[in-house]
Amino acid sequence: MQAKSVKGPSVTSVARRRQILDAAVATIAAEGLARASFAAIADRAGLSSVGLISYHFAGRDELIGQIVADYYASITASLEDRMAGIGSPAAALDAYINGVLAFIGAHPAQMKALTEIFLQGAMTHGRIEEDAATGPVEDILRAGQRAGEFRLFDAEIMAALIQRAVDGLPFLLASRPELEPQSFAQRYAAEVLTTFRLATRVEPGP
Amino acid sequence: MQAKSVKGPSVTSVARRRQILDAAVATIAAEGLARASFAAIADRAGLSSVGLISYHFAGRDELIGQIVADYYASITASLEDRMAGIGSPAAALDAYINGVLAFIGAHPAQMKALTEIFLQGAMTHGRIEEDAATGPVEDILRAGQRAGEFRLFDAEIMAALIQRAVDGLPFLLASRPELEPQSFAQRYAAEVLTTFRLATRVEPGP
Amino acid sequence: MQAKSVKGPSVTSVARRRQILDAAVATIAAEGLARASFAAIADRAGLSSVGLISYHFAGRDELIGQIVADYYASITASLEDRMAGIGSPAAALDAYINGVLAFIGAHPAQMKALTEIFLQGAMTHGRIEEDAATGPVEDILRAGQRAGEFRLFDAEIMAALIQRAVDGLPFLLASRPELEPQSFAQRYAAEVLTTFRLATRVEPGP
Amino acid sequence: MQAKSVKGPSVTSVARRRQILDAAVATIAAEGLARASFAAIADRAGLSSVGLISYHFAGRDELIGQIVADYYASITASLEDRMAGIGSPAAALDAYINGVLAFIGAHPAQMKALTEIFLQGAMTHGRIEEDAATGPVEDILRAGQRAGEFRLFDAEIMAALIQRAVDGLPFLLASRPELEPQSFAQRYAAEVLTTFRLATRVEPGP
DNA sequence: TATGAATGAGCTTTCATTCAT
DNA sequence: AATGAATGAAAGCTCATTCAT
Repeated sequence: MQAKSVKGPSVTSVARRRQILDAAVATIAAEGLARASFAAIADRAGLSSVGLISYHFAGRDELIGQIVADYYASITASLEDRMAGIGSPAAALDAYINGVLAFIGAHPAQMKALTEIFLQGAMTHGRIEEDAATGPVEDILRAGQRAGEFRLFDAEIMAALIQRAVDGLPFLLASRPELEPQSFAQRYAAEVLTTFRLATRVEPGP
Repeated sequence: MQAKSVKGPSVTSVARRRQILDAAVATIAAEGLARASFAAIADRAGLSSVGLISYHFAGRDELIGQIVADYYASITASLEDRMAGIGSPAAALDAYINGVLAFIGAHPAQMKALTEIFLQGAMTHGRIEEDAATGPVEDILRAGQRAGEFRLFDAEIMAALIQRAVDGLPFLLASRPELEPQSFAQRYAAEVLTTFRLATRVEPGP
Repeated sequence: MQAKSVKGPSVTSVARRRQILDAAVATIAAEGLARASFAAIADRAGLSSVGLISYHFAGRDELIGQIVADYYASITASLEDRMAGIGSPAAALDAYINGVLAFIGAHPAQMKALTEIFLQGAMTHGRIEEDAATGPVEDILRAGQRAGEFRLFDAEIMAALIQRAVDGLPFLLASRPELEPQSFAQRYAAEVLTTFRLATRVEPGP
Repeated sequence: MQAKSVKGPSVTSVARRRQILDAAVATIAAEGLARASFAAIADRAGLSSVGLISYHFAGRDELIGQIVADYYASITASLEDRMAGIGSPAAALDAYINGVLAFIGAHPAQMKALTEIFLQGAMTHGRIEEDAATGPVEDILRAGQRAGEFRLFDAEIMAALIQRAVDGLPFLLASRPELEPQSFAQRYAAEVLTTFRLATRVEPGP
């Protein structure tokens, strides 16, 4: 059996798509989604023609969708490492919050781009993607409630609150360019951790 | 004293601007900021010409800016009523959260539109507006810390978390059209209240 | 017989037209013909509505045409005074050149406006107006040739050259804002006079 | 040495720009600068879209500017041939006048377009271009004065008069469509030559 | 007469896509 | 695969004019 007989996208094509996606992320992060026209992206990527983007992507939607997919792939991979072998839901929630915020602190541009995309998309089309984001958190929360570690809040809403808190970091970073992303992410993570520990844990006995 | 001698905008003009603003809010809420062109707004408002919008507003920026200004005016008026005569910072925070969420539940379309505008602006231009939004909350939090009602968290970050939580309602509503806004807003408010009570209050003694 | 029974334009209307015409001249002189929209003219005139211009003038063409007509009326009146009682064509030509250039030096804004209008109109529509301008000069030249005072050049072309020379003053003034119009007009007039004296007079005998 | 390695604009692009420029000149000459919209130019050029003009020119200013630049390049080349090897200022002035008028007679449409552009620009913006036009003439005149060939007129004003005389040909041609440009240009040139010979030469002795 | 709101055609520019090479 | 030229739709804005009051 020869794996080679099934031809996928060529190496060149993959590299070109990567180059375009990186330029798109940088453009969206720097100038906003609305101003990230194919022309602006091609400029930043040093492409000779905007047609090249149309050639490699079926349209704007595919390009944007791929950025989102890349993000999920990256953060999932990052989280999988951090959350491997964690038993208790309480610890899992801590690891999740720390993991996401560390990732965001490490990839501020990607996050700025993604937040723009995500919000616009969520608002415009009522996307399902949000479930993809809040789903894992909700699972952790419900598990914690079953295990008696968490109090009996509305898991869906609490998941949304946690996700909103976590996703809020890029905005603070965006509105405070003078801050150093990495270290501010740590301070931010500490506050979020404490906040949601206090908000989710069962009341300590007397 | 002749109040009449100073002429303000005419009744007709005010009504037309109102009509255009309402159509703009509805269009942004329904189709997203990016697709809310003058043509789309004029269509929804039943205007004969896009030029009419240009006639009443200096440009897209003024139109959008007026939507934001209207929102701030409305929510400020609404909050002033609710927060009048409240003494303790803890009660003030509760009133603020309840007030904003009640307002959002009552004006979901306006909020969807505003959130799109605000986020895009915040991301793209690093606006000062965010301070206008988080400022009051931060003040309440610091007052509570001085009064010993709140523990010693980072007030700026906590204010951002609260604001993010509160502003998140429109997104949940947007992604769940099957929910009844008013009543879901109440459930959401209850969870947010509890969450941030737990997160901000000083630890209960033994 | 009552002159009053035939109603002409009202006093108010005449004054309003005058006001609009003056503002139009000032606007054209200051911003150029292309930028002298009704809105710009109404602004300068302090009018409440651009519609007022449409009300008093059948259209842009009538407004512009009236500016031209006013100019011809003014300069004709001015020249009639200066040229009254002049016998010889040579003296008449001198008086004409001096008269026009004095008028231009005294009304630089009106001339700038008019030159813009005239040239654009002449180029675009091949207007007859030019004949109205060169006609009198041509008449003087032919009379001078008949009287033996002028040599036998092509009167039509020479008239055009004189007219071009005379009309050139506003351009020099426009390109040299640092010059004082009145006094430069005198220096300019002196050169033009000498130039066309030399160019038109019969050769002096030995 | 590889001349090929430095890529300039493509053949196609140059040809398309040429086509657009020619259509623009024709449109301006026929309908006036104000009515020479991109739509009108595209129509005349048989283009499928006005966007094509925007694609090849950065904007209206670049398009107009290129027409002016083309004219200067053309007439400079034409004059260089005619004035090569001419020694005396008097002969140089004759060659200049003859050269410019011959050029104008040969390219009446280009000149009509250019005069519109130039005058509008000169009036509106007080351009420096005029110096570019009168500069060479002024140099010739001063040289002639130093050489004792010309009398002591104001060289700047005389240069302006000569330039105005020369530039006046297109207007006469425009107002007299029945004339044959080439031959009328010759008659006109003869009169201008004589006029400024008489106006500039030192007085013949007794 | 005067006002200011309304109208629709026009403007240049930008956009994503398509196409021939 | 890549290029750059071409396409036509859409954008926001300005314009002169019309109209009801």
